[in-house]
Amino acid sequence: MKVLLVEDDQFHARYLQDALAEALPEVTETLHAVNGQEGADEARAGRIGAIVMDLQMENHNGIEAARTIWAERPETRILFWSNYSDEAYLRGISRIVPEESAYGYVLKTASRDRLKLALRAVLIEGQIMVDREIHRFQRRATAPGNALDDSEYAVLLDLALGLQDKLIAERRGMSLRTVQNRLLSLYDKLGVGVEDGPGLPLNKRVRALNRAITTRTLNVEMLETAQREFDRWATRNCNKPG
Amino acid sequence: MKVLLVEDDQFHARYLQDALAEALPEVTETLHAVNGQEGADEARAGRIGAIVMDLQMENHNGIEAARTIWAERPETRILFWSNYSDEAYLRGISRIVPEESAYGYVLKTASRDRLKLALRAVLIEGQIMVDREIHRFQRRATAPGNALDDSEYAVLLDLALGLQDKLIAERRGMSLRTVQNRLLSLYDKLGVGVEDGPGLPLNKRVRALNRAITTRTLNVEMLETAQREFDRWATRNCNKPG
DNA sequence: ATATTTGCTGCGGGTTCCCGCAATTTTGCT
DNA sequence: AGCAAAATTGCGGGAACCCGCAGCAAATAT
Repeated sequence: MKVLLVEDDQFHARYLQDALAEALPEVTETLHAVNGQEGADEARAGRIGAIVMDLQMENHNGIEAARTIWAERPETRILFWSNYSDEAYLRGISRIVPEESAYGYVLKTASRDRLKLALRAVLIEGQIMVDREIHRFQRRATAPGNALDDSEYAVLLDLALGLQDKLIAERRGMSLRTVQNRLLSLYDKLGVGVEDGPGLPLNKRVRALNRAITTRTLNVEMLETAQREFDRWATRNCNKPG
Repeated sequence: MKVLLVEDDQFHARYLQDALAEALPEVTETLHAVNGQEGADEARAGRIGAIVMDLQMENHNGIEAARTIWAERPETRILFWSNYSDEAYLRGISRIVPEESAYGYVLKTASRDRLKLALRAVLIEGQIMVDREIHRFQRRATAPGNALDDSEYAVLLDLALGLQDKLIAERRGMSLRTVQNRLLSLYDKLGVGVEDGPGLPLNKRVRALNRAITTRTLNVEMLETAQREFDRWATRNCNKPG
């Protein structure tokens, strides 16, 4: 049996390798990759069925890599192993897990025994195993009242880039007033306008981005990704103002 | 000779401990701390003169800890050892390094040999040693035309929290128009309004926060710190709207 | 001492933003 | 099909924002 480790930190990779060797003697070959891009390539080339993946990586983060891999081979078992309980990443995960796959989520602060348990449960037994700490996040993120639906999320990204209402409306094919309604519910769900008592008026737009960042709904990489996507859209539609 | 290691990641702490033992046989005792708060306490209690410190930590990050330590004993030698070339942290460092101290900055991706070299150079020889990668950031951050002076930086923090012009003026003791002038130069230095060609108007306020985040001028912890400081200021001045 | 630069301030206009109101369309359910 | 709830859209006004213009004071240069 072959296992692929995708992890850019050398110390963590070493530790992972050791734990894997201890916990899963049936593993005959262990491959390494240092970013999501490499990871996806290795998985494709080596026909890997079991992967342990870090989330926070330079080139192509764990979510993007997992999406690529699962698109090609949905039955691939992936154990995510990450330092941070980053809600931003979690939002991504729960959307792309295929029905037929097994996956798991373990924090790097977990004990060696728990890691070994998760390795066996997910990669060998094909179970689902999520750290309880993470599960709390996931539930809060998907709880009614807090969950951002897709269109709200799209508007949040545009807002975060600094687009103004008219541009968002144009890009997303909505009317101006609808965009503003989305913003309204965004403000509500992000808790903007709650903390500012009388005499403390806040700029809701900036506040929304601030809240999205501090609650880990967005992070730097997602901003950069969104920027690239917007730039593509903008160049494609730049013949319009002519 | 005693050395204090401040590092919240167990693997990195282990590696650091090993490298330290190899490189500096004259070290007789090694202490550990897992966050900045503990680190500062240990340094005070143990009269430590040499410290290796991670920057990104939960409780009290490396910058805050270093500020505390240097305030009490400015001659303390500190080698910063961090995963990220975070401009946000660097801005903090260059401001608080005392004249009489030695310090250094090494990336965690550096080779073991380079780490050992830095350990000796900074902690034993009392030299200044900065990773070249980091130095580029530092220079760009302090280059004329990019450097944010203190008052601009203060206004940036307030903007990032979502305060509107009038509140910023009140808090910082400036006139409304002056605040707006600061914002103008902020927009300029952050490159807001450059990328948006005709037909692509952007919300400058949000865009400024976006740029500050993506260029690593600000990060999540600094936002949280600024929020706490603002909250204190707000409660202290909450008798004003009466 | 005079001239120039730099920073702070008020004023005013054009624009965007926030949001309540009401009309219309879509959605969901029986 | 029929009805109610929810979502979408237009309108309008008050507030905040961006910024050019101009006056003033302090610092610096000539």
